[in-house]
Amino acid sequence: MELRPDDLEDMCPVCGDKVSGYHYGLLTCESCKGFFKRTVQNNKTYVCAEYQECRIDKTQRRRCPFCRFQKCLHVGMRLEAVRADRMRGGRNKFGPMYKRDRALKQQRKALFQRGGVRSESTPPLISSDWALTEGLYPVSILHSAPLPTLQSPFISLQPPSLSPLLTPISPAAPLHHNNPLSNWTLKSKPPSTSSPSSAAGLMSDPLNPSPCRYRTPQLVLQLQQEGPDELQLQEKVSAHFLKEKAAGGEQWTPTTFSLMCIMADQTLLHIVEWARTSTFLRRLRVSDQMKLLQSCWCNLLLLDVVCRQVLYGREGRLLLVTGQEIELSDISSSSCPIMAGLVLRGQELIRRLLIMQVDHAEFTCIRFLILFNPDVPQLEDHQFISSVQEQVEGALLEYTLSSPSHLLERFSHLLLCVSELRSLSALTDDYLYGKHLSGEMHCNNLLLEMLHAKHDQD
DNA sequence: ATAGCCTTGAGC
DNA sequence: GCTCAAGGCTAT
Repeated sequence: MELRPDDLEDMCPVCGDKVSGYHYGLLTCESCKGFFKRTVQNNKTYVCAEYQECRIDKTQRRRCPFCRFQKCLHVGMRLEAVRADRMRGGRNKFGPMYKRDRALKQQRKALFQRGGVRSESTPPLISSDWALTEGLYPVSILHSAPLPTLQSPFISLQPPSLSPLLTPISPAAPLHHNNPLSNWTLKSKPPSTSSPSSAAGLMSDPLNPSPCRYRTPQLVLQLQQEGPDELQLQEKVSAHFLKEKAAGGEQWTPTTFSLMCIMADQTLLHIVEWARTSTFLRRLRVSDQMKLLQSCWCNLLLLDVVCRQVLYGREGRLLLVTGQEIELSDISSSSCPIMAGLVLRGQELIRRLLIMQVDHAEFTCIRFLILFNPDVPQLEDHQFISSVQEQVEGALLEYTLSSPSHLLERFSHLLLCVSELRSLSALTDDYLYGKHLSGEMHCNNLLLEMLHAKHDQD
């Protein structure tokens, strides 16, 4: 029996109590709001007397502040919404997000009232017919950005380039620095991460908690904090499409392929931005940053797609970065054998990851394992890159072993999935380059630059 | 320390 | 001027 959305919406995702409004990033009850505020403002450190997996509900929430705070973080409460200067009143940067979230909930409610839950009847999104998929399923602010209807001519993009993106490099920050968590959790026991849907700012389902992991290594937690921010990405891409639409007229009918390219390109920009600001990559000189990114961009792009499907997607559909969905069968049937093969293998990979219930923390580690690839030729700071690889691998191993099943196999299965991803990425790369050579990618963008960087070396 | 209620103030 | 999410206050 599935819950209606509104049943969940007026329940605090931390303890299940009555929601009193948006607090620190999402709808919570008054008590969890206060608890979160006290904890962050006073740099509190808690210790769990049990196994860091205490159940948090309305009656027991006082019993273990450690687990309660972990849950606050897991469901997506934002540390940065607690003001350092304690200024009262006014609004913060989450305002627009709250507004959109409200609008989406309103929309969903209306759908339910009409009895028109369209989970089985979402029209296929093909070619220029990009319907507004208002009935999108995920119970999440992640998918709340308004979706543009695209009919606009494809105006030429500013050609973004990798090197200017990387050059304004900030001074190398020592590890465990600039992290809102680092001041005060280092002393406490390593907190846990559980639901795959939580760490990215999603609402967790308090009635149906996902499998609980615990003893999340500090490093993993820190990497998770660094993003990339899905919500921001979705907003960015949606805004980009709106801009395109506004700039153009009614004549342009983009193909599905060109729309995908734009999405890939925008996602790539976001990935580069994420990498650029990550504590680890910042410590490298720009030349190494470029080598790493040029070697793995396609892996990261695919990982982004795969991760989205595993954490939030639905079977048989491709959940796009904008929150829209495409029937996979539509892609397969309308594309060449290479693409259809890629889709099949991708589906199989996603199926495996779904069965394993790979969560956000693990995807985060994988992202870093892919980025910090010591096998990239001619790295200047090879030693540091190797050490990051080792540290992250160690943290991932520790994390997988701390899961209730604590199977060593899980770790090796994950690594197998990574190598499958790499192989898929190589095929995708070739496929795209072929498309480019045959003149089918008529946009000048980061995607193209990355394609060139790789193939010009070969 | 908790949690319900109160005050504040930027942005609409 | 109103809204509503911040921080503050205080009985428990």
